[in-house]
Amino acid sequence: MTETRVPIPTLERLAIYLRVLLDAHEAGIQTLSSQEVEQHSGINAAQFRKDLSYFGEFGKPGVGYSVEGLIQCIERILRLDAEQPILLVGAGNIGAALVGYPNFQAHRLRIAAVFDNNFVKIGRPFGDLVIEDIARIREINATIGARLGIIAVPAHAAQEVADLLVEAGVTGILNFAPTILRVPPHVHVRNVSFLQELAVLSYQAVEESLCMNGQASRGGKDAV
Amino acid sequence: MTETRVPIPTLERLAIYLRVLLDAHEAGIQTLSSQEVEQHSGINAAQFRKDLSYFGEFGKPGVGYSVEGLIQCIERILRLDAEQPILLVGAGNIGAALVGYPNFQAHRLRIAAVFDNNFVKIGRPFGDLVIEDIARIREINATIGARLGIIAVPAHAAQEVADLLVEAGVTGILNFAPTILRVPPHVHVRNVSFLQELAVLSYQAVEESLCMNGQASRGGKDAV
DNA sequence: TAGATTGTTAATCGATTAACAATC
DNA sequence: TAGATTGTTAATCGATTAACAATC
Repeated sequence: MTETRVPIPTLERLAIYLRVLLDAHEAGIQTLSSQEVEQHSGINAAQFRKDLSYFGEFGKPGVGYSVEGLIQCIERILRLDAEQPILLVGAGNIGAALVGYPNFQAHRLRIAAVFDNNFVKIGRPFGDLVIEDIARIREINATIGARLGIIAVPAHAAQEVADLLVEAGVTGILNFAPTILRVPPHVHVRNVSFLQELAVLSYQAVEESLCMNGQASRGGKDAV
Repeated sequence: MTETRVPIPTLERLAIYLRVLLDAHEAGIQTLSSQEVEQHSGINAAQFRKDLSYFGEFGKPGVGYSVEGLIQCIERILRLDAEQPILLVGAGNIGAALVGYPNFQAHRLRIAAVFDNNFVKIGRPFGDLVIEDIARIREINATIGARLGIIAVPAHAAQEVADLLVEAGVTGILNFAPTILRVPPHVHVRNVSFLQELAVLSYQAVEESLCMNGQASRGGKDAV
């Protein structure tokens, strides 16, 4: 173990396991085997065990995993065991959906401040918060100390916002704008692109109707 | 080539290339080499060429790729060359963000109908549309013929909605609800989970502050 | 104890990247 | 023609899965 970097797919699955475990907990289940986790998550039992092995030993041979115990362990791994403040930039439709998202609370993720550059919006209420001037982000985060930020602004403003977030001390950015952000190496970015998701589905869904009866487009020099 | 299944990462990158190409087109650039695409996308030039090779030959050795030509080819591959209708289920915050999303139009993705089960909402306007009764989804899609659907309802209702979408003829589902959907094998699902994204960033961002000075949690039997 | 299930190693699988002959 | 860049093959890399000794 010692010096292995944890694969990103492992981290992504950890969040899935957590959801399965929380559901099981809700249902009053005390113990789960890796096999049972596979049934509920669709993720291979060996994969599940391997994923956990990056962080330690959490199960009992012959018995399985304590649901409650493992929930706590995964929450600790993902730093969801303490309140995690988040800066949201962009008080538009997506921003509104995020501050109104009920599931964050259960995971101790809290949008601690909302920023915009539109002076018509600044000062207005937004969910439980008041929209702040983006110019004050550094100053405000000196108090909050958030390490996570969300970019929910139009593409043309996204890079500038990313720079401001980094300056304010953020090291993890969730980016909803369709742009590739340039950030320093210590900053992590994850992109959410509705367009990309739908584009992939568009290919797959139509592919399906065609029943893969041949080539997807054939291309050839004619195309260029 | 002939019988290779296209890897999903390839499809995801295709959408990224398309964005880079559209930006280049906007900027009046006529031709791009794979090396230049790497500069703009961060994706390895060989990867780019390999990805395209699943679909045909689109470049000229010694020259590169026609921006306009390749845009058309990728749009055709992803079925974004003709208007693609989409059914949206759930007229809440996320639904509102989606119908108001300005970038769909540019990709010929069109939310063609919105559904909800809340009789207070049914009949009300929602963007350019009117909220329809979810009970009528099959009937309404008989006219629209959409193959793509979006689930933007609470987790407890998501599976039921998925069943209805499938029944209505949808073969690609974008799921915003934090649940694992069970669908027939011919139906493709992609999940968007804000929680998952933030959980991964939460780990990475804090990991970063700790500078990976040791083990992530050590675990051990004590934990279970 | 016998049965079950873990954590981990080794084998498999698939995706990424480097290298290069073909070609504009 | 010489220089540049493609499409593709082969090498590398990393992630997934099967198998099994250790152990509750």
